[in-house]
Amino acid sequence: MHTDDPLIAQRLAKLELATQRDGDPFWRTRYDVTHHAAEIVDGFEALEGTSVRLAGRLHTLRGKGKAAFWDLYDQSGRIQIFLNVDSVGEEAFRHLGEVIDLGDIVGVEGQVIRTRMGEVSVHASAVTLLTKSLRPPPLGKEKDGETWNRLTDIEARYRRRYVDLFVNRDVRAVFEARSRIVQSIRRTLDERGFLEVETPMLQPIQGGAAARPFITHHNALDMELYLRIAPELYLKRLLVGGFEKVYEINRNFRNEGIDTSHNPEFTMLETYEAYADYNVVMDLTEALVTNACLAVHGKLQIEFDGQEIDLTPPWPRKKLYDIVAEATGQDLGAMGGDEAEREAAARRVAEQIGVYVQPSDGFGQIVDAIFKKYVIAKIVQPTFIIEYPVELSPLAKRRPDKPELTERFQPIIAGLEMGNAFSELNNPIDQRERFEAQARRAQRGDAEAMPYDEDYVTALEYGMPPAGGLGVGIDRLVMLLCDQRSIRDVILFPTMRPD
RNA sequence: GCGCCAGUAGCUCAGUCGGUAGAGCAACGGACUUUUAAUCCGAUGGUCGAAGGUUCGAGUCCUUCCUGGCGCACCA
Repeated sequence: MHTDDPLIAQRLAKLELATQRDGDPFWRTRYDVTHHAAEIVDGFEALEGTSVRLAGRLHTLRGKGKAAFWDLYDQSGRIQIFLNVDSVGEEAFRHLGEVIDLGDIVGVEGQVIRTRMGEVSVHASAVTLLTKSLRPPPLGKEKDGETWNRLTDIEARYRRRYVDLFVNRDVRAVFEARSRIVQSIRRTLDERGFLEVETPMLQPIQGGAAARPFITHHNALDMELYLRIAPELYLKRLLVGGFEKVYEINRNFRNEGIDTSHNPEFTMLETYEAYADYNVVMDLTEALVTNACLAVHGKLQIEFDGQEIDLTPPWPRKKLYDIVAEATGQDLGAMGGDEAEREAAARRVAEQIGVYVQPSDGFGQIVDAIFKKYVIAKIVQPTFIIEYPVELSPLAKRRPDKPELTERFQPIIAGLEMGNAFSELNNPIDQRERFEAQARRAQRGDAEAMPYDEDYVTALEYGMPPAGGLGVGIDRLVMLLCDQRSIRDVILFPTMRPD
């Protein structure tokens, strides 16, 4: 405790004063609450004159000699507490004045009234100090939605999210919405007969996505384990096991850079449905996103970063090569020639429009790079991008009519990649070849090539039903639905360097 | 990893040409029994992100480093 800090020392002195009169507030264990602030404000007509008990943090103290007005916030919101010497007694009133600070947590018992100025209030007859706040809260001031001197320093807000949450109510609102979104997703899937499961976060072979993993070590087994980059291969093993509809909502970990749309740990929804193809999954995606939006907004028209977005289904479906051709004026999909010629042509287009590509990138990766860096930001309204080249999609099923393409799609909204989905490759012979192609890419220097998972191929050899799978980045969905430009604003404790 | 920007009182911010740091709010003392950014009077509060350097003198100029934001690269 920094007793050398005068502001903390003052508060410790007040704690001592409070303890002398009423006992140490930190020994109190219980305060029975009858109402929350919003219930009293909203239900004033019925509650006027009745006695209530509520508890919360003090955000404003307005003293006026022998009367005082406090703003008390609980989880539901704000209510004014009115107290004067007549309601609590002269001695108690003076004592409270000496002991109570901004940020203290108190229990209040009193009558529901409306003040002369017309504000619904609780006229306190008893105030109990439940927790002494020993640090000055950076609450600032507020009037008509305008705020002054409130904590805004972005670093301090992330590092001390607990302060951010009680100081900035709109931050709370984002996380309340996040909870409703996840709830809605579970409801949508449960109603359709999906089973929620949990699969390993610690994996001996990382798989299911192209990304660099975090590596950790298990002492007793004396072996390296990877924090999962995706649950995909385990969930599909469950289809082999006979579950027909499964999903998991959980954390993935990817050892990559941090920016406004990437956090090293992030939350992913993955669903797998036997006997469904990617068309069925597109319908499911629309249902998941629109239900979540309705749960938060009650309508399907939202604003993101100043753009009007309408989520009303059905969302248009556009082929990857077509939309890249539209944006660049060069139809790479229609290009003939062998692999090397196609790759060289794609490389030229990338160079023309200023998209950087790795020397190790093949044709598919270059097209993907052009799409991600040049095209995707231009897609504002919800759109399914479909038909990805097979070399980009080592776990996706080929189109029967065009085997160099897969039955894969990505939902794009407001320039954000909201997910990834495909008809699942269930042919163990083809899967083995795809893993081998990935291994060749790893040799070529691609740190994100997918490692060979022999047991997964074994599982497919027993037989996995045809199935459609979906992955949705929950954090990005929350960003979209809550109009937040940074993933850090939808993650309670984003990854930061230590102070 | 590269570039740009930022870090000054508990909070929000000023700080000119290099001359020994200022405001508002909070906190502190006082007045005030229906206020609401309450008001009024008074007196406080600083390792200027860190370390070096230039200079008679550095919040200010230079170097390195730390932390964060944004953009690029990588990625979902």
